[in-house]
Amino acid sequence: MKMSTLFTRTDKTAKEYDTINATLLTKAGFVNQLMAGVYTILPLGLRVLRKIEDVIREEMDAIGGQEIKMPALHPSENWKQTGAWDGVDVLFKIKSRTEKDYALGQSEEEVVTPLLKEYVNSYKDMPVAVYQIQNKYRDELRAKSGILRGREFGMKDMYSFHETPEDFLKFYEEVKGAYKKIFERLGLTAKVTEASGGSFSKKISYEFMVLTDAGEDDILYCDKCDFCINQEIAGDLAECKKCGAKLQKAKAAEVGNVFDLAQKYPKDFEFSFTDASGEEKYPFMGCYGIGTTRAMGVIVEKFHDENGIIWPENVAPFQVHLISLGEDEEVKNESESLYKDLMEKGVEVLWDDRDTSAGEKFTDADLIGNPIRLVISKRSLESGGYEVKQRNETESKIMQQQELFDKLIRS
RNA sequence: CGGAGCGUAGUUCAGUUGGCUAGAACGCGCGGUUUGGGACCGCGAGGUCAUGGGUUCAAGUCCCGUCGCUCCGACCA
Repeated sequence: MKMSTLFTRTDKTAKEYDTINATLLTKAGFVNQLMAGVYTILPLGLRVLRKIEDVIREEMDAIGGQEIKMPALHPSENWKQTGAWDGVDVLFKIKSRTEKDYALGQSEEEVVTPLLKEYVNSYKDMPVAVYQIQNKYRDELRAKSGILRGREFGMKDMYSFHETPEDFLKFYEEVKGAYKKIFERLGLTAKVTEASGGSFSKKISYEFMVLTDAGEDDILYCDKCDFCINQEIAGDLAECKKCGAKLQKAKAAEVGNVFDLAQKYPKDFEFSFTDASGEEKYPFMGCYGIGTTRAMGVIVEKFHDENGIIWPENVAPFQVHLISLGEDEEVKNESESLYKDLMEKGVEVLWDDRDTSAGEKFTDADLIGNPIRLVISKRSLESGGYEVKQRNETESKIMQQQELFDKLIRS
Protein backbone atom coordinates (compact mmCIF):
# COMPACT_ATOMS: atom_id res chain seq x y z
CA MET A 1 0.00 0.00 0.00
CA LYS A 2 1.16 3.48 -0.80
CA MET A 3 1.25 5.62 2.27
CA SER A 4 0.21 8.66 0.26
CA THR A 5 -3.19 7.02 -0.25
CA LEU A 6 -3.74 6.04 3.38
CA PHE A 7 -6.51 8.30 4.66
CA THR A 8 -5.25 8.19 8.23
CA ARG A 9 -2.02 9.79 9.34
CA THR A 10 0.19 9.70 12.36
CA ASP A 11 -0.58 12.46 14.81
CA LYS A 12 2.24 13.87 16.82
CA THR A 13 -0.09 16.10 18.82
CA ALA A 14 -2.31 13.20 19.92
CA LYS A 15 -3.02 13.03 23.62
CA GLU A 16 -0.81 10.93 25.86
CA TYR A 17 -2.94 8.45 27.76
CA ASP A 18 -1.98 6.55 30.89
CA THR A 19 -1.99 3.32 28.95
CA ILE A 20 0.54 2.73 26.22
CA ASN A 21 -1.83 0.91 23.90
CA ALA A 22 -4.23 3.86 23.87
CA THR A 23 -1.48 6.37 23.20
CA LEU A 24 0.43 4.48 20.53
CA LEU A 25 -2.54 3.00 18.68
CA THR A 26 -4.12 6.44 18.49
CA LYS A 27 -0.95 8.29 17.57
CA ALA A 28 -0.01 5.84 14.86
CA GLY A 29 -3.52 5.73 13.41
CA PHE A 30 -4.59 2.15 14.18
CA VAL A 31 -7.73 3.07 16.09
CA ASN A 32 -9.95 6.08 16.64
CA GLN A 33 -12.08 6.56 19.70
CA LEU A 34 -15.79 7.22 19.20
CA MET A 35 -16.66 7.35 22.89
CA ALA A 36 -15.40 5.84 26.11
CA GLY A 37 -14.73 2.18 25.44
CA VAL A 38 -15.77 2.23 21.79
CA TYR A 39 -13.29 2.46 18.95
CA THR A 40 -13.23 2.46 15.18
CA ILE A 41 -10.57 0.13 13.83
CA LEU A 42 -8.71 2.02 11.11
CA PRO A 43 -7.00 0.46 8.06
CA LEU A 44 -3.70 -0.26 9.80
CA GLY A 45 -5.47 -1.59 12.86
CA LEU A 46 -7.79 -3.75 10.82
CA ARG A 47 -4.84 -5.47 9.14
CA VAL A 48 -3.51 -6.39 12.56
CA LEU A 49 -6.88 -7.48 13.86
CA ARG A 50 -7.48 -9.69 10.82
CA LYS A 51 -4.16 -11.41 11.33
CA ILE A 52 -5.01 -12.09 14.94
CA GLU A 53 -8.38 -13.44 13.85
CA ASP A 54 -6.83 -15.63 11.17
CA VAL A 55 -4.43 -17.23 13.64
CA ILE A 56 -7.38 -17.96 15.90
CA ARG A 57 -9.43 -19.34 12.99
CA GLU A 58 -6.69 -21.71 11.96
CA GLU A 59 -6.30 -23.12 15.44
CA MET A 60 -10.02 -23.37 16.08
CA ASP A 61 -10.54 -25.10 12.74
CA ALA A 62 -7.66 -27.44 13.58
CA ILE A 63 -9.50 -28.82 16.61
CA GLY A 64 -12.76 -29.17 14.70
CA GLY A 65 -14.41 -25.85 15.39
CA GLN A 66 -16.95 -24.77 12.80
CA GLU A 67 -17.21 -21.06 12.17
CA ILE A 68 -20.59 -19.37 12.16
CA LYS A 69 -21.82 -15.86 12.72
CA MET A 70 -24.60 -15.28 15.16
CA PRO A 71 -26.54 -12.07 15.62
CA ALA A 72 -25.54 -9.50 18.21
CA LEU A 73 -29.15 -8.37 18.60
CA HIS A 74 -31.05 -10.86 20.73
CA PRO A 75 -34.64 -11.31 21.86
CA SER A 76 -35.01 -10.74 25.58
CA GLU A 77 -36.84 -14.06 26.00
CA ASN A 78 -33.63 -16.05 25.62
CA TRP A 79 -31.97 -14.07 28.37
CA LYS A 80 -34.99 -14.37 30.63
CA GLN A 81 -34.89 -18.12 30.06
CA THR A 82 -31.47 -18.42 31.69
CA GLY A 83 -31.98 -15.80 34.39
CA ALA A 84 -29.35 -13.55 32.90
CA TRP A 85 -31.81 -10.80 31.95
CA ASP A 86 -31.92 -9.80 35.58
CA GLY A 87 -28.78 -11.56 36.75
CA VAL A 88 -26.10 -10.10 34.51
CA ASP A 89 -25.54 -6.43 35.16
CA VAL A 90 -23.25 -5.82 32.18
CA LEU A 91 -26.00 -6.88 29.78
CA PHE A 92 -27.05 -4.05 27.48
CA LYS A 93 -30.83 -3.97 27.28
CA ILE A 94 -32.66 -1.99 24.64
CA LYS A 95 -36.27 -1.30 23.88
CA SER A 96 -37.79 -1.03 20.43
CA ARG A 97 -40.32 1.65 19.57
CA THR A 98 -43.03 -0.94 20.06
CA GLU A 99 -41.76 -1.48 23.60
CA LYS A 100 -40.26 -4.87 22.86
CA ASP A 101 -37.15 -5.78 24.85
CA TYR A 102 -33.89 -6.81 23.24
CA ALA A 103 -30.39 -7.53 24.49
CA LEU A 104 -27.06 -6.93 22.85
CA GLY A 105 -24.86 -10.01 23.04
CA GLN A 106 -22.22 -9.91 25.76
CA SER A 107 -21.64 -13.63 25.22
CA GLU A 108 -23.82 -15.97 23.20
CA GLU A 109 -24.84 -19.04 25.17
CA GLU A 110 -28.40 -17.75 24.96
CA VAL A 111 -28.27 -17.95 21.17
CA VAL A 112 -25.99 -20.87 20.51
CA THR A 113 -27.76 -23.30 22.82
CA PRO A 114 -31.20 -23.02 21.20
CA LEU A 115 -29.44 -22.98 17.82
CA LEU A 116 -27.66 -26.28 18.35
CA LYS A 117 -30.77 -27.75 19.91
CA GLU A 118 -32.33 -27.62 16.43
CA TYR A 119 -29.57 -29.73 14.91
CA VAL A 120 -28.30 -32.03 17.65
CA ASN A 121 -30.74 -34.82 18.49
CA SER A 122 -28.52 -37.84 18.93
CA TYR A 123 -25.28 -38.78 20.64
CA LYS A 124 -24.07 -39.33 17.08
CA ASP A 125 -24.29 -35.58 16.46
CA MET A 126 -21.67 -34.87 19.12
CA PRO A 127 -19.15 -33.71 19.96
CA VAL A 128 -19.79 -30.48 18.17
CA ALA A 129 -18.06 -27.14 18.51
CA VAL A 130 -19.04 -23.89 16.83
CA TYR A 131 -17.35 -20.55 17.08
CA GLN A 132 -17.60 -17.03 15.82
CA ILE A 133 -15.60 -13.85 15.80
CA GLN A 134 -17.92 -10.99 16.51
CA ASN A 135 -18.28 -7.77 18.45
CA LYS A 136 -19.57 -8.09 21.98
CA TYR A 137 -21.33 -5.48 24.08
CA ARG A 138 -20.92 -5.04 27.81
CA ASP A 139 -22.34 -2.26 29.89
CA GLU A 140 -19.18 -1.66 31.88
CA LEU A 141 -19.50 0.96 34.58
CA ARG A 142 -16.13 2.19 33.58
CA ALA A 143 -14.39 1.58 30.27
CA LYS A 144 -10.67 1.96 30.59
CA SER A 145 -7.16 1.29 29.40
CA GLY A 146 -7.64 2.02 25.72
CA ILE A 147 -8.82 -1.09 23.93
CA LEU A 148 -8.22 -3.34 26.93
CA ARG A 149 -11.66 -2.82 28.46
CA GLY A 150 -14.31 -1.48 26.16
CA ARG A 151 -18.08 -1.51 25.95
CA GLU A 152 -17.93 -2.86 22.41
CA PHE A 153 -15.03 -5.14 21.58
CA GLY A 154 -13.99 -8.01 19.34
CA MET A 155 -14.12 -11.53 20.66
CA LYS A 156 -13.83 -15.07 19.45
CA ASP A 157 -16.32 -17.22 21.31
CA MET A 158 -16.56 -20.96 20.85
CA TYR A 159 -19.14 -23.33 22.35
CA SER A 160 -18.92 -27.10 22.49
CA PHE A 161 -21.46 -29.80 23.33
CA HIS A 162 -20.62 -33.32 24.48
CA GLU A 163 -22.32 -36.54 25.38
CA THR A 164 -20.28 -37.15 28.52
CA PRO A 165 -18.25 -35.15 31.02
CA GLU A 166 -15.22 -37.21 29.98
CA ASP A 167 -15.60 -36.20 26.37
CA PHE A 168 -16.03 -32.60 27.41
CA LEU A 169 -12.85 -32.72 29.48
CA LYS A 170 -10.92 -34.20 26.59
CA PHE A 171 -11.99 -31.37 24.34
CA TYR A 172 -11.43 -28.81 27.10
CA GLU A 173 -7.79 -29.87 27.18
CA GLU A 174 -7.55 -29.66 23.39
CA VAL A 175 -8.84 -26.12 23.50
CA LYS A 176 -6.32 -25.20 26.16
CA GLY A 177 -3.61 -26.58 23.90
CA ALA A 178 -4.95 -24.63 20.93
CA TYR A 179 -5.03 -21.48 23.02
CA LYS A 180 -1.40 -21.92 23.98
CA LYS A 181 -0.51 -22.21 20.31
CA ILE A 182 -2.55 -19.15 19.41
CA PHE A 183 -0.90 -16.92 21.97
CA GLU A 184 2.53 -18.20 21.04
CA ARG A 185 1.84 -17.38 17.42
CA LEU A 186 0.72 -13.92 18.45
CA GLY A 187 4.01 -13.44 20.26
CA LEU A 188 2.42 -13.56 23.70
CA THR A 189 3.34 -15.68 26.68
CA ALA A 190 0.05 -16.54 28.33
CA LYS A 191 -0.11 -18.22 31.71
CA VAL A 192 -2.91 -20.70 32.22
CA THR A 193 -4.46 -19.40 35.41
CA GLU A 194 -7.00 -20.93 37.75
CA ALA A 195 -9.84 -18.47 38.22
CA SER A 196 -13.44 -18.17 39.30
CA GLY A 197 -16.08 -19.59 37.01
CA GLY A 198 -18.20 -16.48 37.14
CA SER A 199 -21.77 -16.40 38.32
CA PHE A 200 -23.03 -19.23 36.12
CA SER A 201 -20.41 -21.84 36.76
CA LYS A 202 -19.36 -23.01 40.18
CA LYS A 203 -16.35 -24.78 38.76
CA ILE A 204 -13.07 -23.01 38.32
CA SER A 205 -12.31 -21.65 34.91
CA TYR A 206 -8.94 -21.16 33.31
CA GLU A 207 -7.84 -17.71 32.25
CA PHE A 208 -5.01 -17.08 29.84
CA MET A 209 -3.06 -14.28 31.42
CA VAL A 210 -0.31 -12.13 29.95
CA LEU A 211 1.89 -10.37 32.46
CA THR A 212 1.59 -6.60 32.06
CA ASP A 213 1.15 -3.68 34.39
CA ALA A 214 -1.67 -2.49 32.15
CA GLY A 215 -3.69 -5.54 33.18
CA GLU A 216 -6.43 -5.47 35.78
CA ASP A 217 -5.91 -8.78 37.47
CA ASP A 218 -3.49 -9.79 40.18
CA ILE A 219 -2.18 -13.27 39.74
CA LEU A 220 0.08 -15.56 41.73
CA TYR A 221 2.41 -17.70 39.69
CA CYS A 222 5.14 -20.21 40.30
CA ASP A 223 8.43 -19.66 38.53
CA LYS A 224 9.51 -23.28 39.15
CA CYS A 225 6.53 -24.88 37.40
CA ASP A 226 3.52 -23.76 35.38
CA PHE A 227 1.10 -23.25 38.28
CA CYS A 228 -0.75 -19.95 38.22
CA ILE A 229 -3.82 -18.73 40.09
CA ASN A 230 -5.91 -15.58 40.07
CA GLN A 231 -5.72 -13.81 43.38
CA GLU A 232 -9.53 -13.55 43.41
CA ILE A 233 -9.69 -17.25 44.35
CA ALA A 234 -6.24 -17.71 45.85
CA GLY A 235 -7.03 -16.71 49.39
CA ASP A 236 -3.86 -16.55 51.45
CA LEU A 237 -2.04 -19.00 49.24
CA ALA A 238 1.71 -18.36 49.45
CA GLU A 239 3.18 -21.57 48.11
CA CYS A 240 2.69 -23.39 44.84
CA LYS A 241 0.07 -26.14 45.07
CA LYS A 242 2.05 -28.25 42.65
CA CYS A 243 5.66 -27.95 43.74
CA GLY A 244 5.66 -25.96 46.97
CA ALA A 245 7.84 -23.12 45.73
CA LYS A 246 7.10 -19.59 46.81
CA LEU A 247 4.52 -17.90 44.54
CA GLN A 248 5.27 -14.67 42.72
CA LYS A 249 2.72 -11.91 42.42
CA ALA A 250 2.15 -9.91 39.24
CA LYS A 251 -0.37 -7.84 37.32
CA ALA A 252 -1.80 -9.48 34.24
CA ALA A 253 -4.33 -9.01 31.47
CA GLU A 254 -6.76 -11.75 30.59
CA VAL A 255 -6.66 -12.52 26.87
CA GLY A 256 -8.59 -15.79 26.92
CA ASN A 257 -10.82 -17.85 29.15
CA VAL A 258 -12.26 -21.36 29.06
CA PHE A 259 -15.33 -22.39 31.05
CA ASP A 260 -16.88 -25.67 32.05
CA LEU A 261 -20.59 -24.87 31.83
CA ALA A 262 -21.75 -28.42 32.60
CA GLN A 263 -25.45 -28.84 31.72
CA LYS A 264 -26.79 -25.47 32.77
CA TYR A 265 -27.65 -24.02 29.37
CA PRO A 266 -28.91 -27.25 27.78
CA LYS A 267 -31.22 -27.64 30.76
CA ASP A 268 -32.40 -24.03 30.59
CA PHE A 269 -33.33 -24.49 26.94
CA GLU A 270 -34.47 -28.10 27.25
CA PHE A 271 -31.81 -29.17 24.80
CA SER A 272 -31.60 -32.95 25.16
CA PHE A 273 -30.41 -35.79 22.98
CA THR A 274 -30.92 -39.54 22.76
CA ASP A 275 -28.02 -41.72 23.82
CA ALA A 276 -27.15 -45.18 22.49
CA SER A 277 -29.55 -46.87 24.86
CA GLY A 278 -32.43 -44.62 23.83
CA GLU A 279 -32.31 -42.49 26.96
CA GLU A 280 -32.89 -38.69 26.86
CA LYS A 281 -29.96 -36.75 28.33
CA TYR A 282 -28.61 -33.23 28.45
CA PRO A 283 -25.28 -32.52 26.80
CA PHE A 284 -22.26 -31.16 28.62
CA MET A 285 -21.21 -27.76 27.44
CA GLY A 286 -18.10 -25.61 27.41
CA CYS A 287 -17.40 -22.11 26.27
CA TYR A 288 -14.11 -20.59 25.24
CA GLY A 289 -13.34 -16.94 24.61
CA ILE A 290 -10.48 -14.87 23.28
CA GLY A 291 -10.59 -11.10 23.22
CA THR A 292 -9.32 -10.18 19.76
CA THR A 293 -9.18 -6.42 20.15
CA ARG A 294 -7.85 -6.79 23.66
CA ALA A 295 -5.12 -9.10 22.35
CA MET A 296 -4.11 -6.33 19.95
CA GLY A 297 -3.86 -3.92 22.87
CA VAL A 298 -1.88 -6.35 24.99
CA ILE A 299 0.57 -6.94 22.14
CA VAL A 300 1.25 -3.21 22.03
CA GLU A 301 1.69 -3.13 25.80
CA LYS A 302 4.31 -5.87 25.48
CA PHE A 303 6.06 -4.78 22.31
CA HIS A 304 7.02 -1.14 22.01
CA ASP A 305 9.84 1.25 22.76
CA GLU A 306 10.03 5.00 23.23
CA ASN A 307 9.63 5.50 19.47
CA GLY A 308 6.58 3.38 18.89
CA ILE A 309 5.15 -0.06 18.37
CA ILE A 310 7.27 -3.12 17.54
CA TRP A 311 4.79 -5.59 16.02
CA PRO A 312 5.61 -9.28 16.15
CA GLU A 313 6.01 -10.54 12.59
CA ASN A 314 2.80 -12.59 12.58
CA VAL A 315 0.53 -9.68 13.36
CA ALA A 316 2.31 -6.67 11.86
CA PRO A 317 0.13 -4.69 9.45
CA PHE A 318 2.85 -5.03 6.81
CA GLN A 319 6.03 -7.06 6.69
CA VAL A 320 7.99 -4.26 5.04
CA HIS A 321 8.00 -0.52 5.49
CA LEU A 322 9.60 0.86 2.36
CA ILE A 323 10.97 4.38 2.53
CA SER A 324 12.12 6.28 -0.50
CA LEU A 325 14.13 9.42 0.14
CA GLY A 326 14.57 12.37 -2.13
CA GLU A 327 13.25 13.46 -5.50
CA ASP A 328 15.94 11.68 -7.50
CA GLU A 329 14.42 9.94 -10.52
CA GLU A 330 16.51 6.83 -10.05
CA VAL A 331 15.36 6.55 -6.44
CA LYS A 332 11.74 6.86 -7.52
CA ASN A 333 12.05 4.31 -10.28
CA GLU A 334 13.93 1.84 -8.13
CA SER A 335 11.35 2.22 -5.33
CA GLU A 336 8.45 1.75 -7.68
CA SER A 337 9.94 -1.37 -9.19
CA LEU A 338 10.92 -2.93 -5.85
CA TYR A 339 7.46 -2.15 -4.50
CA LYS A 340 5.88 -3.94 -7.45
CA ASP A 341 8.29 -6.88 -7.28
CA LEU A 342 7.62 -7.44 -3.59
CA MET A 343 3.87 -7.19 -4.04
CA GLU A 344 4.00 -9.71 -6.87
CA LYS A 345 5.85 -12.08 -4.62
CA GLY A 346 3.18 -11.70 -1.98
CA VAL A 347 5.17 -9.56 0.42
CA GLU A 348 3.07 -6.98 2.24
CA VAL A 349 4.64 -3.59 1.73
CA LEU A 350 3.74 -0.19 3.06
CA TRP A 351 5.55 2.26 0.80
CA ASP A 352 6.14 5.72 2.18
CA ASP A 353 6.00 7.52 -1.15
CA ARG A 354 4.99 10.81 0.40
CA ASP A 355 6.75 14.02 -0.43
CA THR A 356 7.90 14.70 3.07
CA SER A 357 11.14 14.90 5.00
CA ALA A 358 13.38 11.96 5.76
CA GLY A 359 13.05 12.53 9.48
CA GLU A 360 9.29 12.34 9.37
CA LYS A 361 9.40 9.12 7.37
CA PHE A 362 11.77 7.48 9.83
CA THR A 363 9.78 8.63 12.80
CA ASP A 364 6.54 7.37 11.30
CA ALA A 365 8.11 4.04 10.42
CA ASP A 366 9.20 3.57 14.04
CA LEU A 367 5.81 4.63 15.35
CA ILE A 368 3.85 2.28 13.08
CA GLY A 369 6.23 -0.54 13.87
CA ASN A 370 6.42 -2.85 10.87
CA PRO A 371 9.20 -5.44 11.36
CA ILE A 372 11.46 -4.56 8.43
CA ARG A 373 12.40 -1.12 7.19
CA LEU A 374 13.79 -0.77 3.70
CA VAL A 375 15.37 2.48 2.60
CA ILE A 376 16.00 3.48 -0.99
CA SER A 377 17.95 6.69 -1.45
CA LYS A 378 20.92 8.08 -3.34
CA ARG A 379 23.05 6.69 -0.57
CA SER A 380 21.59 3.22 -0.76
CA LEU A 381 21.84 3.18 -4.55
CA GLU A 382 25.52 4.08 -4.32
CA SER A 383 26.01 1.16 -1.95
CA GLY A 384 24.66 -1.09 -4.68
CA GLY A 385 22.00 -2.77 -2.58
CA TYR A 386 19.07 -2.11 -0.28
CA GLU A 387 19.35 -0.71 3.19
CA VAL A 388 17.55 -3.05 5.57
CA LYS A 389 16.82 -2.51 9.24
CA GLN A 390 14.77 -4.54 11.67
CA ARG A 391 12.43 -2.49 13.84
CA ASN A 392 13.81 -4.16 16.96
CA GLU A 393 17.44 -3.53 16.04
CA THR A 394 19.40 -0.31 15.77
CA GLU A 395 21.83 -1.08 12.95
CA SER A 396 20.90 -1.30 9.33
CA LYS A 397 22.73 -3.33 6.74
CA ILE A 398 23.01 -3.42 3.00
CA MET A 399 21.51 -6.39 1.23
CA GLN A 400 21.56 -7.43 -2.40
CA GLN A 401 18.22 -8.08 -3.99
CA GLN A 402 18.49 -11.86 -3.89
CA GLU A 403 19.43 -11.89 -0.23
CA LEU A 404 16.56 -9.55 0.54
CA PHE A 405 14.04 -11.66 -1.34
CA ASP A 406 15.30 -14.81 0.37
CA LYS A 407 14.82 -13.16 3.71
CA LEU A 408 11.32 -11.94 2.96
CA ILE A 409 9.95 -14.86 1.05
CA ARG A 410 11.50 -17.77 2.92
CA SER A 411 8.50 -18.49 5.08
C1' C B 1 -22.24 3.86 40.74
C1' G B 2 -18.84 6.96 44.67
C1' G B 3 -14.42 10.30 44.36
C1' A B 4 -10.94 13.61 41.69
C1' G B 5 -9.50 16.33 37.35
C1' C B 6 -10.64 18.24 32.69
C1' G B 7 -13.90 20.26 28.36
C1' U B 8 -11.08 26.81 24.31
C1' A B 9 -9.26 26.12 16.17
C1' G B 10 -9.07 19.67 12.66
C1' U B 11 -5.49 17.86 16.97
C1' U B 12 -2.73 18.83 21.58
C1' C B 13 -2.79 22.83 24.68
C1' A B 14 -1.94 28.25 26.87
C1' G B 15 -5.24 32.01 28.39
C1' U B 16 -2.81 35.72 35.31
C1' U B 17 -6.73 39.12 40.65
C1' G B 18 -13.20 38.68 35.71
C1' G B 19 -11.33 43.76 31.17
C1' C B 20 -11.03 39.53 24.69
C1' U B 21 -10.49 42.57 19.16
C1' A B 22 -9.52 34.72 22.25
C1' G B 23 -3.61 32.84 21.25
C1' A B 24 0.55 29.01 20.26
C1' A B 25 2.30 24.57 18.24
C1' C B 26 1.14 20.78 14.99
C1' G B 27 -2.16 19.84 10.96
C1' C B 28 -4.59 22.16 6.49
C1' G B 29 -4.24 25.70 1.69
C1' C B 30 -0.95 28.80 -1.59
C1' G B 31 4.22 30.28 -2.96
C1' G B 32 9.42 29.49 -2.35
C1' U B 33 13.79 26.98 -0.33
C1' U B 34 14.88 22.02 1.31
C1' U B 35 15.63 16.34 1.51
C1' G B 36 19.32 10.47 6.08
C1' G B 37 15.93 11.19 12.18
C1' G B 38 9.20 14.72 13.36
C1' A B 39 13.30 20.76 7.95
C1' C B 40 12.82 26.29 6.94
C1' C B 41 10.73 31.19 5.27
C1' G B 42 6.43 34.09 3.80
C1' C B 43 1.15 34.46 3.22
C1' G B 44 -3.70 32.43 4.36
C1' A B 45 -8.18 29.82 6.01
C1' G B 46 -10.00 27.98 10.44
C1' G B 47 -13.52 29.39 17.18
C1' U B 48 -21.62 30.25 18.75
C1' C B 49 -14.62 29.04 24.43
C1' A B 50 -19.25 21.40 25.62
C1' U B 51 -24.35 22.80 26.97
C1' G B 52 -28.40 25.30 29.89
C1' G B 53 -29.16 28.78 33.64
C1' G B 54 -27.21 32.46 37.25
C1' U B 55 -23.91 36.57 39.39
C1' U B 56 -21.74 41.20 37.19
C1' C B 57 -21.15 47.50 34.01
C1' A B 58 -18.32 43.31 31.93
C1' A B 59 -17.72 35.95 32.01
C1' G B 60 -13.26 31.54 28.31
C1' U B 61 -12.32 33.05 33.53
C1' C B 62 -16.90 33.09 39.29
C1' C B 63 -21.56 29.94 40.97
C1' C B 64 -25.34 25.92 39.95
C1' G B 65 -27.46 22.06 36.74
C1' U B 66 -26.73 18.74 32.50
C1' C B 67 -23.70 16.10 28.99
C1' G B 68 -18.92 14.21 27.70
C1' C B 69 -13.75 12.54 28.41
C1' U B 70 -9.56 10.91 31.64
C1' C B 71 -7.84 8.85 36.21
C1' C B 72 -8.74 6.31 41.26
C1' G B 73 -12.27 3.04 43.63
C1' A B 74 -16.31 -0.35 43.39
C1' C B 75 -17.91 -3.58 39.51
C1' C B 76 -16.12 -6.83 35.64
C1' A B 77 -21.54 -13.31 32.94
